Amino acid sequence: MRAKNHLYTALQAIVADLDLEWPARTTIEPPKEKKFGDMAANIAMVLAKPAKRNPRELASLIAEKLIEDPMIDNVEIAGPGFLNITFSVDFWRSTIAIIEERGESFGSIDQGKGKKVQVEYVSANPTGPLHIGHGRGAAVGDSLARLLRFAGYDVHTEYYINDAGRQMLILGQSVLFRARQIEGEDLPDPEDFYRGDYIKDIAQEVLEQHPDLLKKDDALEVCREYALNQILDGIKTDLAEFRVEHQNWFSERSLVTAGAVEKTFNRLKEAGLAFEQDGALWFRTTEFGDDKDRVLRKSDGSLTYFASDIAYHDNKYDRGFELNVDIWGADHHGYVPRMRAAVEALGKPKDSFDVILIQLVNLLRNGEQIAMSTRAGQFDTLEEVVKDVGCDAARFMFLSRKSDSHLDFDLELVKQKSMDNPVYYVQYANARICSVLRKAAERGIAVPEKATPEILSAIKEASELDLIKLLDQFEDVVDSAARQLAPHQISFYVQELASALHSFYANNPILNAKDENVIAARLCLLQSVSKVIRNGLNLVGVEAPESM
RNA sequence: GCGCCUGUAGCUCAGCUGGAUAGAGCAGCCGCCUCCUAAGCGGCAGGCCACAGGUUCGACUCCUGUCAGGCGCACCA
Repeated sequence: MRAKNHLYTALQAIVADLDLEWPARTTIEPPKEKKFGDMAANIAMVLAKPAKRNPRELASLIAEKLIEDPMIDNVEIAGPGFLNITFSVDFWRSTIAIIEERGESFGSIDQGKGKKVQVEYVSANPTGPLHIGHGRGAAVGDSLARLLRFAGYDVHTEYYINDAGRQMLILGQSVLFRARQIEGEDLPDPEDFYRGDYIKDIAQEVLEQHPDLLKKDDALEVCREYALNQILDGIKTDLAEFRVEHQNWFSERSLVTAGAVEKTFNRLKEAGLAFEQDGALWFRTTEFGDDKDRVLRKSDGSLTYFASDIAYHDNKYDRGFELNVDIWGADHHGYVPRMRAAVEALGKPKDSFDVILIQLVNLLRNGEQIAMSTRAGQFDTLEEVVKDVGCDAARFMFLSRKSDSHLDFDLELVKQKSMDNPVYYVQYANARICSVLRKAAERGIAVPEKATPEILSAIKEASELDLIKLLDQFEDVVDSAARQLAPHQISFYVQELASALHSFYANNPILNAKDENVIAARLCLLQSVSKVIRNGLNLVGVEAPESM
């Protein structure tokens, strides 16, 4: 980032000097090949047309000025007019001192400028334990929240509890039904009930607490409330085990009782966007590009899920969130256009609402698919999976793929402590560094307190500089990942860095180096690498053990 | 029928708002531990970026169409 920023400022000054406008399509990025230098800029090419000049000619003009910069060692013009820039060794050396100084906060940026963002995720109906699909959403949501915080946003996380609808009723009925069976009533299994073992457990517990349950008038309500609380507690525990935390748990019921839904209806009516027809209340979402209008209040007087969802989002805006990110299962994608329509109807900017769709997780064991269905009661719960493969491995797996692609989650593969499993590869890189530091202490080799310019002056080899250049890119990755709401980019970066470290480690002696100045400098370098790996892993919520 | 997502090496996937010779891991083959952790490193091989057009200095990336897979199209949640 520092290299990129440095070039940006330098180039902007030069362009202004030439009396030209800064072209929006300028890119400054590390080139694929080392022979093209540390950074490549396409500025001369994108500037050529508006300036009505030959790109290579412009390039040499810019190069002449750029080379005067003391931080820049070399500028070359290549191909159709690329500027290939090489920074001085001193410029790179100082990166280590910067990382050391910034520590935990190295990599954090001010992209968000304190913008208030809400990330709402998981929000699974509290009708049963979380399964692995929820786990993916949980990992992505949690990591996204960490990432956005790191990128300078004021992030609030929330779980929306659908505790008001029909599903809750069915849940209560399911528990009551099991309770009756336990009490000896001979009943056939109904079709659309929840029938997992957890329902029986809950029924058993309710009966223990209320021996006279079946005689109560409010037996159904008792069952429903008890089940809701039990299941919600279970969900909270499972999430905590998965290192996922929501700052706020928002109840749908609280919305309904507070009259928020009616308030939202009125807003829509006033805007002429809600109308009565066939005894139902409709929302004219077609005004905003939806393919049909949607019902808010059914003709039987009950509310649709959509209605309370609009009210919920209205409420988010009332709480001052400038950006609302929802993380949904991809099977809800048809719901996105109408929700966008609702946001627009409420008079909020289009880009203040975003949805990340999480594609299906295919749970496999040794390549064979395991079926999942909450209703049928045969599923692998998140709890089981986390216990089985470990939190780190599970999280890293979920975050090693962009969220809109399908994910094969093979329990055996994720469990393997081998090269098939990138999470260990990354953790091992850090553990190796820690090991070297331990070894240094054993051998009585002093690890420098501070990476001073004198110590760093021993850094001169390409292998060392390459590592540093990669460290400098961490902030760029954070920037890009946050902008695109794509935490998986962090996983990939951290793997790349681990790979560079392993390679460096294998090919360069550290404690065994001949020169003690080199040893000191390399120890500083390794500490920086370790710091960046840890900061990166922290963003995906994976631990960095000191030994493995 | 309409809409959304996906299609990149044998397998699992990256590829940032279009940039130089398309990358990684695994699997395969060949090497590397008297030395800081071999959960590692180096090398070889592997590609019509689903297909066909278009846009431009330049396309895996953008547009159109076709094909294939997944998902969704309720006064369900």
